[in-house]
Amino acid sequence: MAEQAKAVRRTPLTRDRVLRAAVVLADDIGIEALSMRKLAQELGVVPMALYKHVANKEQLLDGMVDVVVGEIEPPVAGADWQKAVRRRILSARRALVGHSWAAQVIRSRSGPTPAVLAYMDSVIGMFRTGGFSVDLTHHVMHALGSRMMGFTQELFDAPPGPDPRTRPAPPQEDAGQYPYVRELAGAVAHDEGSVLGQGCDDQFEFEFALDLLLDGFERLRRQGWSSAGR
Amino acid sequence: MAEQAKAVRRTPLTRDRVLRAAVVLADDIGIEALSMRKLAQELGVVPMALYKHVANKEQLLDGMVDVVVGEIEPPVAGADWQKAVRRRILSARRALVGHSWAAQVIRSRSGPTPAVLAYMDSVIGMFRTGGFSVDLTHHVMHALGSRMMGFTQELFDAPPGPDPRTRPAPPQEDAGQYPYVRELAGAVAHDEGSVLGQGCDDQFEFEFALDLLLDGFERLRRQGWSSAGR
DNA sequence: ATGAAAGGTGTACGGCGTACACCGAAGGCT
DNA sequence: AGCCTTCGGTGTACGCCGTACACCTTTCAT
Repeated sequence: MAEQAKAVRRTPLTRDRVLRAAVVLADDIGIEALSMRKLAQELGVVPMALYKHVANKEQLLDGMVDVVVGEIEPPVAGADWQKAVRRRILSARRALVGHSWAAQVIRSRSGPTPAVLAYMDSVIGMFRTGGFSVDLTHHVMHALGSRMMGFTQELFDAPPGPDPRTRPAPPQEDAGQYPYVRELAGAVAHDEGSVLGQGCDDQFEFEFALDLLLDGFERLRRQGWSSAGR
Repeated sequence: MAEQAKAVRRTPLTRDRVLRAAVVLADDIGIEALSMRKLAQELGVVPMALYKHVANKEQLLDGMVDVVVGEIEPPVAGADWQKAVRRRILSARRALVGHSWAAQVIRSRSGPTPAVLAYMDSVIGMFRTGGFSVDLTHHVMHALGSRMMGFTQELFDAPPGPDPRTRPAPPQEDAGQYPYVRELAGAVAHDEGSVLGQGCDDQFEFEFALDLLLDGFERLRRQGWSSAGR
């Protein structure tokens, strides 16, 4: 009975528990503030304990990506390629928007994790079965780029902290020095006149660009485009 | 004459010298290996000396971006909007490809530096004078995203080190586990069967996607598109 | 001559990732 | 039962990072 004294036997760490804890911690404090030490503390454990479950921080990040990618819904069958691809990409987007760090982490990895590779494979498959040549599919995948994973590559990342109200307000460089930027920012006219990426309906912009591309793809497919005269 | 003894009076640091040194150092050793300490050493100076010229590392990175952006050629006048935009974007691309770290750094900044803002302003201006409404220009800029700066957002960054031959060779996950990826990689068939982004003609892919978008923009412009039923 | 500013120095702090040696408990063997 | 391996958590320590702060030197306007 003596062992009941030190009672609250911690549920033991697993790779999975580590990864999930890392995901919620990154959601909370931002990816750049996520450290092995803080993660360990969150799990009530000494930093080095984590290394029994992940090889190093790189692998931790890879694992976190896989957790998020695992949230993407499986593809639907039957629809035409454009609807199917659109739907799947928007689902990926839904999975990623909840974890604002994910896009940045995915980009920074030097290669796809298995889960990402599987997702890519399924998207490629949609084009192929939709009547795209291998050649065209290849270029089309490039053109999609990170949009395939559901995130637009905005020019500048959103501020990383979990604190969106601490906006330093755009420098407002001497009023009229950038007339076109001003005009555009003025027309967007939301909560504040910031430049591209704030005060915009991100979902709309995403779908706008996505559909522009998908329509372009369809046009090329119909006319039997190939990278002939390359 | 005594001061000639300790002779080789270092040419004094300036903000400009610091930034330029940082750029070439980053070119050499990669952005993630660039530290204030190494940069100081490169300049034959103690680390803290740098802080007399840049406020902190963030500002150093901002400054480095401006150096690179400064290499973009000014716009040409006279051509139709599509040619002009295309040309300017490809020029931006040329300026950025020589500094493989630049894209990543630009993305990671939370807001545009003045030089970047000026560049964006000029691009926006090209659309406006080309007959695009403010509304359409806005969405079009979003759709371009980072492509406006000349870099495609590939799904995964190239390996950051200055050492492209140390490629760990793609994991080759159990041969046929990702059939479509395999098919596509096989068809690309360059030096090695890696996935998307290696062994591809990046310039071709960039122009392919760029032209797809620009053509789409022109179509929308001609039909007087507006985000009406939003 | 003097005093202030500008710019380079030295020391130090707290945080990071992680190598390495250690140690207690669990479970399979004989 | 006794033993031994293996697994997972611990503690210490190293080398790197960004940078605060006090200091000193050189320069130059007055």
